[in-house]
Amino acid sequence: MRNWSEWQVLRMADTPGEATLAEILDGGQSFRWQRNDDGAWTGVFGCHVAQLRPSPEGLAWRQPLGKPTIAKDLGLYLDAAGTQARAIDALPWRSDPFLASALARFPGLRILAQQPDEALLAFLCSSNKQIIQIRRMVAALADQLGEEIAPDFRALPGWAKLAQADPVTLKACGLGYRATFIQETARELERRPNWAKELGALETDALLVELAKLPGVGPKVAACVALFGFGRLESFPVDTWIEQILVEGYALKGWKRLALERFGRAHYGAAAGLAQQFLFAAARAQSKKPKG
DNA sequence: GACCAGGTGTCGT
DNA sequence: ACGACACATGGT
Repeated sequence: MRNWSEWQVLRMADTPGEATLAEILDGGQSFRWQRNDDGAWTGVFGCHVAQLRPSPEGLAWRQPLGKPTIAKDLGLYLDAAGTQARAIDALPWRSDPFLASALARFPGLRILAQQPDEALLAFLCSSNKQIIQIRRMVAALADQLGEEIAPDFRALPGWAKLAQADPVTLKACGLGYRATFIQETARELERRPNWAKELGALETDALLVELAKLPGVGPKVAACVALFGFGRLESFPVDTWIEQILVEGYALKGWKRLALERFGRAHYGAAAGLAQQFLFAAARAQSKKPKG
């Protein structure tokens, strides 16, 4: 049995409830969290391991014993300061009932502040795959190639490790044709240890262009990496879910993805990516079939 | 067995 | 610029 610290409470401006917490941790932005039998969540972000669970006082958390406290990193990762809550209020929900409905459905939903490398690797796996399969690929990459950061927990492998990885090992991670993309991107970024800092200095549009130059990164993956890995809340990824819900909600039948991306950024504004996450959650919740 | 999945790259017009 | 198709793998 693992040794964990005592539960502590993370003070948050707006504490997410159980359903919203599930959507934050298992809603297709990070792929490294798992729900335990007791309802708590166990996950890895960067080189940190944590468990989370809702509590009356706020969000409870703990970490493996024997490490410096991750309280500050966890607070940043979860936006405990509530920066996004203010950005959400600035969305055009007052004049957009469709958006307002999605916002009301997941109070406290937020974008996790993932590291650029983590977001890029995960979304390189994401193309043409279901979320559960992406989670398996990412877990396999950590298991096969990642450094152990606590007993039974491994970080994601760095680009150098991925670049030199045996193709057989990558194949065993269930990556399919994405293995080539990942290795080609890894070989490029291995030579650019400061890539995230350099790209982070760019305006969002330039950042998207640079990201899309990497093998296996197109407009959608680039938008996800900008949003989830670089904290660009205006970035607006358009995937099958968003395409469908925008066409439905705003009568945009026939619009292509690039046009929908421009629509989203224009309509929702500076926090379009946040709006996107609410719409994504609403779309998925709507399509979930009642179990019978 | 067919169809689809938080798409991308390539090759036609 | 736009549309059609292949791509590996597994099943919310």
